Amino acid sequence: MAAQRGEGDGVVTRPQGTSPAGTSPQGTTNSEAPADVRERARAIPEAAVARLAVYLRVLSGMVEQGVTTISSEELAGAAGVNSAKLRKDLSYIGSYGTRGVGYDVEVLVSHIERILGLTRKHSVAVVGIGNLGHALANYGGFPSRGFPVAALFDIDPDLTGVPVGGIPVDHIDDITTVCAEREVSIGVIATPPQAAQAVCDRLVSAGVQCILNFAPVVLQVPDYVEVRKVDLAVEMQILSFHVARRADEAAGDVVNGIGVDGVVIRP
Amino acid sequence: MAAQRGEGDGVVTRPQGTSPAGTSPQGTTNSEAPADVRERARAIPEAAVARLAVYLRVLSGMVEQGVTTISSEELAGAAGVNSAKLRKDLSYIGSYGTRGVGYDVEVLVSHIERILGLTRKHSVAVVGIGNLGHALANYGGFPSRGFPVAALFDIDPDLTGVPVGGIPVDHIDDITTVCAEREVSIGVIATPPQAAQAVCDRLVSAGVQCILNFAPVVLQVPDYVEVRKVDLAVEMQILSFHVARRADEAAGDVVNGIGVDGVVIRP
DNA sequence: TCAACTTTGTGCAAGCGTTCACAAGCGGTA
DNA sequence: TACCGCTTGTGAACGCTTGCACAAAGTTGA
Repeated sequence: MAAQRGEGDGVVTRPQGTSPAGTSPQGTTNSEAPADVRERARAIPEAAVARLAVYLRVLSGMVEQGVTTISSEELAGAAGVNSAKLRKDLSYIGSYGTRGVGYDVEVLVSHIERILGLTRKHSVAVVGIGNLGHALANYGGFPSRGFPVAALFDIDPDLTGVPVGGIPVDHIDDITTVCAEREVSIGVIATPPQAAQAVCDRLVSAGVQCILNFAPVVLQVPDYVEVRKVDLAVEMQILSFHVARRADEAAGDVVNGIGVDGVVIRP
Repeated sequence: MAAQRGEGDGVVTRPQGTSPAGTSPQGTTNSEAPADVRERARAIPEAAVARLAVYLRVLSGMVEQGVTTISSEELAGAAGVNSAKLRKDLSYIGSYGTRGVGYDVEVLVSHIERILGLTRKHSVAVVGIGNLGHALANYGGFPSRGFPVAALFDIDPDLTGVPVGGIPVDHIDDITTVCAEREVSIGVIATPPQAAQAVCDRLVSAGVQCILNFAPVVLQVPDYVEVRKVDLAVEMQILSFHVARRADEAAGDVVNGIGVDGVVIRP
């Protein structure tokens, strides 16, 4: 087992001096979640949130296998992290382990789900029904994990009304009304780069506050909107960097020629 | 403009005490790149590498628009980062700016491309020709950016020989020979989760050292293999967390009820 | 009941990455 | 040539994240 990187490893990139909306911890509590849970959630590092999602998936698998209890060491191994880090991550959401025993899998699952806000359904709208949009609309992983795809949009009038993955495509001009009607809380942009910013603006004005962007563009959004991006080209280029670095290291360490151009080197 | 997170923001997650192969900077140099460039490349933080890829895309757009010179402030704005960070990132690859003027766009492009190893072509193999695999095979962004898709694999014999995006699908059993023949350096896993680890093992034994994993599984690989993962479910759950946190904050700040369940709040 | 063993939860220190702030350097202008 | 304004490059401070190490707390078995 070795380096495992990527996805949303949590370093925040805020332009300007924008701070994460420092609301004072006052006022009468009136939510479904108790005050201390809210307080905790606010303090969880972004990096830890990403890992919690991974732990959750591993734990879900455990539940299916009938595992009822798991130690930090085991869970950490399965999730590909250090056990100390895992325990610290879990401590952010509370102390739900039993010393000398480990964690009750189901208890942990329910607490992580609560912290991640998965007790509520989050309707998703996919914009741009090209290759990727099709794949996303048909992707079974969304609905099964509490993210029902509630709407599809495209600019092509020929697609309007055509069902994809069981949901009829709406025209992009109807974003505002349809998103409001179906209470969409997450927008997924799978359009060509040229259209992405315009689509993003429409989603924002339709009240969508969370966006997952597959278009290779840096979106400009208001402060209160959360954007995450998945950029395949960037991922490939990071891998390319490592290929190059490796080849260079090999060229520097190994004597003359070996390790250059396709010869496999295993340090 | 506001929070822009995600993708490969560069926090390294290494299990155990694995260190990034600390090869001593000695031996006679024999690569295409000069020694100081190699030395630099080794020291670039992962997070900076991810951003360099973004800068590169922005700069490519600039070239097309005929821009010849750009200041750190402008480029930073377009890339959605702080200008100090941008300058530091660029300083990792060398001093190619002119004080009082800015950076020559084309010079910068060529240096970033060199550092990212984009002067060499990196052949890509996509494994798993389902919805996502189809989308990836047809995705124009890969070949145009120096990542030609050289091979497709699936376990379904009915697919074998069928061309997708112009490339015939090979059977998964032929991974080793085909990857070697076509000098594949990057493997993309787009299979169902159950198959991912097995596919990964085959890719590794075929000599592939860089893997982009779309399957929602934590892959176990040897130290010398670089894995990046793109996990849609995790991305969605991180967004979900922010939706929840926001709703909670609103519930705490706003008096009674407003902001809960779908009512749009703009701080 | 007590001792031995196991595993959690966390204070603390080290390591990275980000941000600040400013000296150094370059082009333009008189 | 000397000055001025602008922009880069970077040392240093800061803050977040990680990893270590250990006390606290629970279980098991005699």
